[in-house]
Amino acid sequence: MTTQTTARDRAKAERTDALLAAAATLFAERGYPGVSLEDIGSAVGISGPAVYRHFAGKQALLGRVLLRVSEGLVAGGTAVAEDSPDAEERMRALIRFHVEFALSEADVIRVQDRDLAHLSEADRAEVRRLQRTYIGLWISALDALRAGTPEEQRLRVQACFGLINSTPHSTRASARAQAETARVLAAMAISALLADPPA
Amino acid sequence: MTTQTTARDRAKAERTDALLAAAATLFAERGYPGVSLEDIGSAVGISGPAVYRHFAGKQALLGRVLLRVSEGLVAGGTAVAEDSPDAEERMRALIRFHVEFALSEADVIRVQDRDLAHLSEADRAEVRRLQRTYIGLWISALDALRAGTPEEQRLRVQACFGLINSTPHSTRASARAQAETARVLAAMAISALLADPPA
DNA sequence: GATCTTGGTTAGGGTTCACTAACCGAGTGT
DNA sequence: ACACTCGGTTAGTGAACCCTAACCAAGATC
Repeated sequence: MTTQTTARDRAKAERTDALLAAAATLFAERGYPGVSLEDIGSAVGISGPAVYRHFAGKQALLGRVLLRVSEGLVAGGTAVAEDSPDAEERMRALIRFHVEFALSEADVIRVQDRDLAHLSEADRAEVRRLQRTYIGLWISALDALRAGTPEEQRLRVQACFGLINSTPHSTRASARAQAETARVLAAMAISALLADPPA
Repeated sequence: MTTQTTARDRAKAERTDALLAAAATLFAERGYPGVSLEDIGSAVGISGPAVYRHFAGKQALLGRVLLRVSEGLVAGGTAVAEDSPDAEERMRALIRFHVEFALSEADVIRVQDRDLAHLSEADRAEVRRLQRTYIGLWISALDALRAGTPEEQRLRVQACFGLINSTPHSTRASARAQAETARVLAAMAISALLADPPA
């Protein structure tokens, strides 16, 4: 059954995507409560209440933004991890994947660890579940490279996320410099993850 | 001239401090726009508009919170750096200082990289100036340990801040575990800062 | 002890904002 | 052609919130 798509359907899908992108950018810049529906609508050329033709409300919009990024991380991370049988290469591949993600989707990354609290109860639970899954991928990979208590492995992985996710806070680098930035961050990340425990 | 302090003065100073502390906590939890003056006032037992007896307004409160933390970092970092003539020890001392700061003042750290945009123009400029000064301390220390372009050194330092500042995002560790957390973070930080550049 | 200062109170003004209501005109299906 | 769907519009409602106004009582000053 090929889904019948009319011109209207396509136009609506495009607009919905545009709204999601605009919302992500605006949320990243000013934070969820600092953005009005009028702002989001006018960013894509429609005005205020028209957003309700696409989303149930402001909170639902935030939910779609954050669920999409969480699902993307889990899907991408899982694929990357499955493609790499070698333990160290798997860890490095996860790092490269996350660095790439953080550099290309800096605004969504920023929203995720800034406005999680403004999600609905249900969405927040789901996002957290996905985040746990994603962290689990990293912890598994790290367990294959060094021993440590679960708490320490988790601490290391989360600190590593902080390291990589710091790029949204830095000034946006030029496209040319991004490749170099990615390599430096990846080198720092693997080094930090495997750093000798203090004597 | 010993400043004459009456009972009223002392009570006011205490209340002002309490307001700053409550505001920092609330801002950290819900973000600047998500907190009302009524929330802040009632957190210290007074109600809404009474806050104006202590601060010119909501934005001024945020300003005091962020200026205080920025000044604290610069003062502490400068003192620590001056106390350590040896290059590597100076770097490690800065790391220990910042880790300690991040663990003990997690909420303020969180506000600083979350609600900077909500400051007044003047306060934001001053906070940024202080932040540049603080980063400069780190870059100087790093320059003494490894060579690199200014851009790369800055990138490394900011990624290192992201690593250390990730702790507010993690679940609060028990007091007993904090010492161990601090040691792991410090080990990760120095390792990341000095990580071999990618081949 | 009278006067002034000051940190608190409640009431209210003005604005912003999420969301609803009512309507409209173009695309869709028969 | 014609009824219908639907994504858009503007107007409006109710709530939240920053801040001001007016007042009050206790502490400070003389």
